Amino acid sequence: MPTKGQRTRSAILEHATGLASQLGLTGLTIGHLADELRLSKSGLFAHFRSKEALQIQVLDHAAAKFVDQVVRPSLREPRGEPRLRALFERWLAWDAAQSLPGGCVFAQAASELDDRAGPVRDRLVRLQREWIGVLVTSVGLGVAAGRFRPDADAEQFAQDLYGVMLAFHHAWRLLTDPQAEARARRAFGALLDGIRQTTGDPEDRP
Amino acid sequence: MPTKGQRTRSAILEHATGLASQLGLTGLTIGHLADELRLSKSGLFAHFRSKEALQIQVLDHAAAKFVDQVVRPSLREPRGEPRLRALFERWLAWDAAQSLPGGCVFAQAASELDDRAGPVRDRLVRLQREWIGVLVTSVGLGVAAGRFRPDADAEQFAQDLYGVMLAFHHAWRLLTDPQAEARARRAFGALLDGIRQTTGDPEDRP
DNA sequence: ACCACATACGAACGTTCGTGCTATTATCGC
DNA sequence: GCGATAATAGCACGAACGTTCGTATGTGGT
Repeated sequence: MPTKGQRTRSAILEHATGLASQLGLTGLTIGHLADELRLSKSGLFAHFRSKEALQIQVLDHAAAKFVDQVVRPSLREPRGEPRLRALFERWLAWDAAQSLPGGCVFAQAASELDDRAGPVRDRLVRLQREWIGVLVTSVGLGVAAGRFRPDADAEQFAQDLYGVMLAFHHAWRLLTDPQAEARARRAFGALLDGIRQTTGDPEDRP
Repeated sequence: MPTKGQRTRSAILEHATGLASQLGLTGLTIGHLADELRLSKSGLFAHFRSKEALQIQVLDHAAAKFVDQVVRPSLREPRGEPRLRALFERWLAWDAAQSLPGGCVFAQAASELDDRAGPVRDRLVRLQREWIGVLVTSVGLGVAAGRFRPDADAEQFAQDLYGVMLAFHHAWRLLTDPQAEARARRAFGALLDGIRQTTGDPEDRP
């Protein structure tokens, strides 16, 4: 059984992650966080010893959730298209999760931190590189399994796919375009078409 | 000749736009802005009568620059592919402009404001809708001119193209991937291939 | 049941935030 | 050049920021 301090700390990080998805890691404020959790500012602060440490731990907490909800389940799918599709669909669900009222916390943090050097940015960069790496590897394994074209460019696919995700995030959350999700799925399909192995048989599964 | 107040106000907005591209419209602070421009906080403040008004005027100022540097010159290109290519290339240059040290200020503001209701967000949404509208119209005119496929989905293309831009912004500014720009160009080419009119003659202009 | 220690609180620190006043200086039409 | 008006500075405010400190209360192993 975890000790009491560990429990409250988890609760803090969980709530902080949701708040950061809306307000960003800078807009995330210790006083505000303490109020919502009915803790004193100093009591909460004692768990982390600086705001920077809190921000980094929020990123790590979100990354652990992301692996649980998106990466790990998808890696149980067979290599090739099913796995890529799982990664994509689970990312969409992640971006719409109720525990992240502001959507993907990494997308929020990315544009917030891309110009602010420091340990928080460094951590985010590492996590984002790992995520892109998952996409690249997943394409590469599909190629190796003969399900994607041998000349498929995995890094190109990864950047393109992330673009589809970011465009959806933008069109949906800012512009509230009701068709954003349908378009994202079509774009994903078009991306897949570009790397799919073109065998002789004309069957294509919808 | 513009009055003195108008001149300093322009200077303020110009500098504020660059600052907002790095720190966001919230991170943009009146005191910081005044220090850099060697103005007093209250003297600067008097030009706008609230921070919210300043933020909105920063958005408008940036939009005017965007139209000057990206939209208007591109609309002088012939309809179809040249115009779309101009819009894309000029957006890339806009995102890398030295006057915007943090990159496209709208990309920054978008993820910052997508969860904060209010007049600033409303203004940003309007501007972004106009920009997407330019893309949609440009595709539509290409279709009408017979240079793009009649069944081309302009809204789909617009969302996809904006995804390419956002993915570039992300991969370049946060991950500092040196190949981000080359990949963005390849992705743009692939997008164009999807709507290009497939005439009988096999000539394709590079 | 006790005691060492982890956990939380309340108050205060110095800064910075946005926003009002009032006074002084600069501009510009006549 | 004068005089009305615009433009800027100076100062102060209440609130919120991250952070520190001393102190109280609770937990958990023995």
